[in-house]
Formats: sequence, structure tokens, C-alpha cells
Amino acid sequence: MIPQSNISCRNCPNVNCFIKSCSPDWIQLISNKKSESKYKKGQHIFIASKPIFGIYFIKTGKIKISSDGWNGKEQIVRLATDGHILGHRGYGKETYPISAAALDESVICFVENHIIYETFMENPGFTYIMMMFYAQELRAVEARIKDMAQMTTTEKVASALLYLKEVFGYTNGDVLNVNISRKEIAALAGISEEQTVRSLTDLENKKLIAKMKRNIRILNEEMLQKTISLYR
Amino acid sequence: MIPQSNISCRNCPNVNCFIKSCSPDWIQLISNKKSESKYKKGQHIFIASKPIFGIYFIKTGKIKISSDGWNGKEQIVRLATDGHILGHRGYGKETYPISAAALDESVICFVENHIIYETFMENPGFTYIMMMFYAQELRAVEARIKDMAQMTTTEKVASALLYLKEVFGYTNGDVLNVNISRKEIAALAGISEEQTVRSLTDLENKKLIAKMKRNIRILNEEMLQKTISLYR
DNA sequence: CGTGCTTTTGAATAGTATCAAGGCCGGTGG
DNA sequence: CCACCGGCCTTGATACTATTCAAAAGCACG
Repeated sequence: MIPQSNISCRNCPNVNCFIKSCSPDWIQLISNKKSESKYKKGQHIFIASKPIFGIYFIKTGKIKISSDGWNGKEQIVRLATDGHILGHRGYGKETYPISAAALDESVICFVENHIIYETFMENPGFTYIMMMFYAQELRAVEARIKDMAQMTTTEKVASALLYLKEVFGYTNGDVLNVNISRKEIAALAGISEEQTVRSLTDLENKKLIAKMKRNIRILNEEMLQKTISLYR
Repeated sequence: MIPQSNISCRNCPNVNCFIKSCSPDWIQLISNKKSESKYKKGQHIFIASKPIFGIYFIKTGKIKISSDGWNGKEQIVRLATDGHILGHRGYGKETYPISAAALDESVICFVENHIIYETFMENPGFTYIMMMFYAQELRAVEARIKDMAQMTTTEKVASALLYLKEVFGYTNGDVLNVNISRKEIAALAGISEEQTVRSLTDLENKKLIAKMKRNIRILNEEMLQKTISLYR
């Protein structure tokens, strides 16, 4: 990672950043204390089992949060982009192997725990926004629990694609705005790489998507939603 | 549900209740505004797709939060007990079918959204505690995503039993403190009822648990942990 | 223009859901 | 008090879905 010049949060173009919910003098204080870094595609922001001493605020970029198994089998548990946060720890006691890596070049601001804590106590609006973010994410992850348990592989892939669209959006109208490997789609859907390929072919034959090398074009989002809506 | 007499939160025996983190006058204010109800085993606290206008604080009891599928196939996404909360909604826009029901007689306090919101703004410690709770739960559910994707059925059952123990604890030393049907264990593990039974028999043959009608005795928690720890 | 990684397809295998049936209570009403 | 009924639990057999293993084709990069 490459440390960046510390521009003030006040002038930061990321309008979604939670820090913006603090009072002006706290924004300035965090500005001075934060450290901003650039991560290249594939680089890790933090890795499993190492304690985390603060919160990472994503300025720009695309991040995957994954849980790595014994055999190295990756499971992506969450995706994050501009304005989202990483590195939360419950009460800090328990550790379980979670890691975060950049899916694309990303710029991330890190703020240490004790500064964050003081900020929480003095900026209820900030704490409130953070709480709502967690609550929102909790609901999203809860929904995925059901997906994992009850969907067929093709439905899981459809669901994964829609999740990618929800978080990263489109470029050129209907092309998923993320460069991701089949193996990573598999890790997101929670199935094998081979089945992922077969399911993608399925969906292509049904004219719901089009494969363009690594890029995926969503031809019929509505039908894709319908494919999985039986479970929602 | 049966409305209860409103004792003050100050005298409430539930020491884990988040409301206790508010300032004394706010505790009193919430005391006056809250409504307390008793739910019998099997009763619903709220049901899918109906908007929720506040937060439920569990005083005592055992709750399952589930997502109901198209075919009525239940998936339990989370368990909750004394001191936990229910009914959070992200930013209130999206709805997805989640419902909560009592696994055992439960007493729950309900506080309306606008009161909660004011409380958040005036009690940073309270908001902070709530935020940490959500962050903690988020991490727990993330871990379960991986379980669902990569474990075998028997491992899923072992994991479900340990989760039940973590939330509800033991009675008589080593008996799970919850009266739950096989079908519900299946809904928690995300597998079929039949496989659940077979897996329980498996675990019993391996001397890790003992079945006593509906009650389950954990004979070797350490080995049970080891069974699933390959994935953690 | 190799070399290695990713993607794709095929075939065999294993694991799980589903279907079917019998047994085991617990509760209810005669 | 007993017999019946219905839901829950259990076991077996079968079908199916998805994983795994193996191999070839495509692509990116030096």
C-alpha cells in the first residue's frame, strides 16, 4: 500500500463517507489523524487472525471481505465500495479468520480505535449513521443465509450477479462494473468454480446475461430477479 | 401477546438491557413510553413483510428470527435471548420477509422509532452499545455464511448445536437450555429434517452428544468444536 | 511463441434431498 | 382410564444435484 497525501476530509469528494456526519471541528480532527493509503488490485487491506486496531473508510474502490478456510477455500462474505467501512470488531475479544482485499485499485482511510471512540461519544449523528449501516448490512447478510441454504447453484449465481450489480453497479449501461474471476464468483456464490461456469452458460442460453470475456452483461435484470424471487 | 404492568427500567432485573446505558432521566422517559408484553411459546412477535415501527428489547426469553420461503420452508437466520434486540430495519426502504417467534415464553419491551431516535441523539453511550451489538451480530452471521457453503450436513448440525449453546446456554450442567424440534434444528442448520436426525445419530454414536427425547446433552463440547474448527 | 493461469467441458462419484412408511409419544374425548 | 388421533421422530430406498477429478482449449504476458 502506498501512503497518500492527506487532503482534508472537508474537501474529500466522497459524499457518502460517514465522517461527513461529524461536526466541522471533528471532521478537521479526524482529517489530521487519519492515514490514507492506495491499494492495488489484489492487495490485502488486512488479513485473517490479525487484530484490527481501527476502522477503514473506503474512499474509492472495490473490496471483497472473505473468510478463508482450512484448505484455502475462499468464501466471500460481503462486498464493499465507496463510503462503506471495514475492520469493525465486535467487542474485540473473539477472532475469526476474515480478510479484506481489493478487487480493483482502491483508496482507503484508516482511523485508529481510540480516536474513533472519542468521535462516537461526541458525535451522536455519526454513531447513528454507523449503527444504521451495520443494521443494514446485518439484514443483507441474513438474507444471504437463506440463499446459501435453499437456492440451486444457478440461482446462487444469479443472486451473486445481482449482488455485484447492487454494490458496484453498471458501466456502459448494463455491464457489471467489476473485473472478477470465475473462481471469485464461485467464492461469492458459495459453490464450485465448475458449477459457476455451467450456471453462467445456463443463464446465457436463457438470454438473461451475455459473457464477454471477464465482463458480464446483464440482458434481463427483471427475469434474473424473478429467477431468485421465489425464495425472497 | 399479553400487555404487562410497566415496571420502571431502573428496577428491571435484566442487567444486559441496552436501555441501561442511557442517562437516568432518559431511562425514566423510556420506562414511561415503552410497552411490555408477554409471548407464549410459538407466538409471533412480528411477521414477514409487515413494516416495523420500533425496536423490541428482549427482557427474558428465547427468540428465533427466520426468513420464510415461497414454499413455507423456514430458515432460521439468527437466535436471540435476554438483552438482545429485534425489529431493526435498515433505512426502512427495502422489505424482505423476516419474522420472529418465541421458542419459549418471553417478555419483550417495545419502544417506538421516534422515541428511540431521540434517545440515540442524546445518549451516545447507548447508540455506541447498539452499534457494537449490530457489528457483533454481523460478524457472527458472516461466519455462518461460510458454514452454510462449505460444511457437510453433520458439521452443520454440530455448528447449530454449538450456536444454540452459545446463545441459550446449559441447564443441569450440559443439557441445551432450549426446547426445540428436529424440524427447527434443520431450519437452523439449513438442511432437511431427515438429514438432521441422521446427523444427530452420527454425533451420538461418536459419543459427542446424547439424545434425551427433545433435550440434547453435550457430552464432549471440545470434540464438537474440533469437528467444525477445520473451517474456522 | 512458449509458459502458466484461467476458463470450459466431460465423466465419475459422493453427498444430500426427497419420497415413503413405520414407530413413538402426547393430548383429547369417550 | 383407555383408545384413538395427529404430529413428531426415525429409518430405508431412491433420485438427483453438485463436487471432484481429469483434460483440453483459450488467453495474457513475458
